[in-house]
Amino acid sequence: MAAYDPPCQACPLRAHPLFTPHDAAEVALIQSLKRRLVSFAAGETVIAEGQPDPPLYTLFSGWAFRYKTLRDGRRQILNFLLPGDFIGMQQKMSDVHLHGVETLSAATLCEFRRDAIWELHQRAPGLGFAVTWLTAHEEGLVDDNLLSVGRRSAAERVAALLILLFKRAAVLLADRGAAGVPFPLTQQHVADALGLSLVHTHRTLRRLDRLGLHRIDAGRLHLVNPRALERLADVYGDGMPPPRPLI
Amino acid sequence: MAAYDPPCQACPLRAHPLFTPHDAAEVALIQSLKRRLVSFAAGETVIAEGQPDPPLYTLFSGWAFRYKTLRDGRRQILNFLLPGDFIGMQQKMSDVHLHGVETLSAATLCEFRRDAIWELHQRAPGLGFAVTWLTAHEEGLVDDNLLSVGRRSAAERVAALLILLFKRAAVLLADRGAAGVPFPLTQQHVADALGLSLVHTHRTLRRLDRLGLHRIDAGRLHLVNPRALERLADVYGDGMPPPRPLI
DNA sequence: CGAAATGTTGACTATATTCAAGGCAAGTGG
DNA sequence: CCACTTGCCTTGAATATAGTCAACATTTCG
Repeated sequence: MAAYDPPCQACPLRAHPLFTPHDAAEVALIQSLKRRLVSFAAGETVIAEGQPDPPLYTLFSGWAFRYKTLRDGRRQILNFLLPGDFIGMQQKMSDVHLHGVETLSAATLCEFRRDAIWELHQRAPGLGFAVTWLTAHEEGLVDDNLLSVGRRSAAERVAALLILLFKRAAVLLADRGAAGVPFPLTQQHVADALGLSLVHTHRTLRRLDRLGLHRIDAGRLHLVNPRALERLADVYGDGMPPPRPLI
Repeated sequence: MAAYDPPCQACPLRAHPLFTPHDAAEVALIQSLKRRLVSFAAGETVIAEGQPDPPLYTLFSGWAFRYKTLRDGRRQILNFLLPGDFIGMQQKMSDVHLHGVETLSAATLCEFRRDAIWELHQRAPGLGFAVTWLTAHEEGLVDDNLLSVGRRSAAERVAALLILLFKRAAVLLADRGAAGVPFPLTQQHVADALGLSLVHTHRTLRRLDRLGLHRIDAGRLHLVNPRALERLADVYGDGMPPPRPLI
């Protein structure tokens, strides 16, 4: 399991245009706070719900999700995590419940010392700001999901989720999603993200499929009619997202 | 409208045990970034949905909420804002939709220069960290609300909301909520926060009231049977929340 | 190849929404 | 002071949306 583990200075993710460049001193600081690269198979628990004081991670490859459950097992997926996402902020500082993190696909994560947030703020204000940026950005994603779950119909929710995941995945790919994007979610994951039952999620997916709006096939998602999906979901795309920090 | 406007050094909120003390230099920095104190009546818009590059605020007195709407007017309340909450982070850095902020009661807010976040990070790492803390904490609140809206039944949602708002309001009061806490929400606000229709929200509130779980009366909320509410909502309280920063 | 996970479908039920109406309290203007 | 409006709360009846239950098919994987 000796995974490909480049130094931060040579991180291929960092070379991607989606991410803002950081100067050499900042990257060296990040490297110094990094403890190791950890690998997980699909469906493994990265952070258990309720785990006290878990480490911080940056997702390096693969997909994952954050979730919460009620005592009787009902599960809500809060948001999905793609390469470059910074994980574990919410855990550190909260009187409220904790969430879990689980992989959707095989995944590797850069694990950081638990005091990394403080060190970043203390020793590199630009990176402290980056942590704030990433945290606020993630809250924006949860906000959007809450709007879906609270106020969109089942079909609208599914459409909104497909569009958002497609966009997030597409910017990470060289071909911008021309041949579809990876889609490692089961229908159960979709249901748990949208606050729907498995059966109803299935029917809704089939309906949108039969209407020619999308296609999910061999673990890849294709938006056959993105305009119709956007109209249905009331989600309109702004093209390329602004570059974001990478810790 | 010459509101009571003490310097940050003498801020009565800052003296409250809910908030962590900051040293004199930090408080002076906060004061220097503060532009003015602004007052709003109940039901006014503080930040319009879609307003580009709005200012930052700390809520000084009164209640407010963040929300998003769909084009046809369906509204989702994302979370409620109480004194001490820091407002406006999500707006600054996002390719995704923007939210609005509206007051529930008469309210006063400390308005900050738009570059305050950067100045705080740059000139006082401890306050940069505080901004991150507050942002992550707020995301935790949205996470909880998403769990409710996605996976709790109507009665469970109402119970969870009443408990959470009661707790947040109670710690700010001298008597810890012994005589109830202010409750400036209409049933429409509750409905919009929980993703329910107004009518169903009303029926659910009446049911919990008739079962002797709570009472809302003259704009105040009393938890008549907090234990039963906690059991229903699957929310269990940890007593006093940890102290939090105040910008 | 067999087991387990995931996807699929129909029939039935429950939960929540919509529509429609009316009540009450607070504020406004004649 | 009294009509009148406005906003919020309240209720019943009809309807729609989504959930549950129960099978069975298909795919994946050891």
